[in-house]
Amino acid sequence: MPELPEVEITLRGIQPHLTGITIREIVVREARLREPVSPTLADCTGLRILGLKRRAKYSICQLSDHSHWLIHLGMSGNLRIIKPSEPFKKHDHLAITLSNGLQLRFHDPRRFGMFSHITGDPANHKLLSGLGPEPLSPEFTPEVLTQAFRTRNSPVKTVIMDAKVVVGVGNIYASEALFHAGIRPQTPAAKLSKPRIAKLTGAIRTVIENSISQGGTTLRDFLHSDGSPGYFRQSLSVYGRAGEPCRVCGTIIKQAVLGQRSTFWCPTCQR
DNA sequence: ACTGGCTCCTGAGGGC
DNA sequence: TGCCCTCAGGAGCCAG
Repeated sequence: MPELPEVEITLRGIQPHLTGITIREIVVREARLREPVSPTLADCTGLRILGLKRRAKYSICQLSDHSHWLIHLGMSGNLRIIKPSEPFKKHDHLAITLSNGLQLRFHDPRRFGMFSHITGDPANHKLLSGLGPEPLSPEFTPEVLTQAFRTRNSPVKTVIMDAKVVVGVGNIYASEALFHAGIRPQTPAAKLSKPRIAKLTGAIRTVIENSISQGGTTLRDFLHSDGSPGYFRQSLSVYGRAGEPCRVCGTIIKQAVLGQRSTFWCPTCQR
């Protein structure tokens, strides 16, 4: 499921039900995630949830004893708010019952996700400390991207998917942003001119903003915390459209593998 | 410092 | 109906 827009939508959906609420019970049904669910997670019973924020595709949940949950949805994870009486579905790995009578469920068939209990400042955590700028922040500028591209001869698509360069650009939105910038995914990053990098900076921001405003992209299993789908899929210009005509010029959309990931582009609109 | 390849895991879909 | 193969929205880690 999740790219940055999907994580953001999920967070906005669950936030009102969690903030200021006390944790009554934590059930771990399957601890084998990307890294094992922290044994100390159970100790969080009785703590209050102070707030939630996002960094890259990580959700960070701040607890009343100044520890945090570091949550990642991986490739197939979701978080939903439900009534505790709802039967467990296959791959419902965590159930966190709250003082407001609701329950947070973590569901993740492929188990590439993560649900860790950490102490200390999350910003200094190993997985967060080396990350690049948020694509929607003022820190994400053409200058930053130009600097990052200078030494990179890899295809620009794989470079914008590198979280050290900019966070939150996953496989769908990498192809989409390059289409909107008119740049072929195979182009070595270091070869791009300043104006083209500036265009790409704007395209990345716009694609992610638009996806958030349309509720994210539902491909297979992304649903909102209330179970409804996202509508960005119908706005996709190239992703998943190999063999279909470009919506702008009618040229057949091409597909190739770049850095082990499927990549889509229009040979006419993108040079 | 950069690059490409590998890895974790389950499920869906296509071909036969 | 079943079996086998390929592919999937992430991303850390490793060797070269």
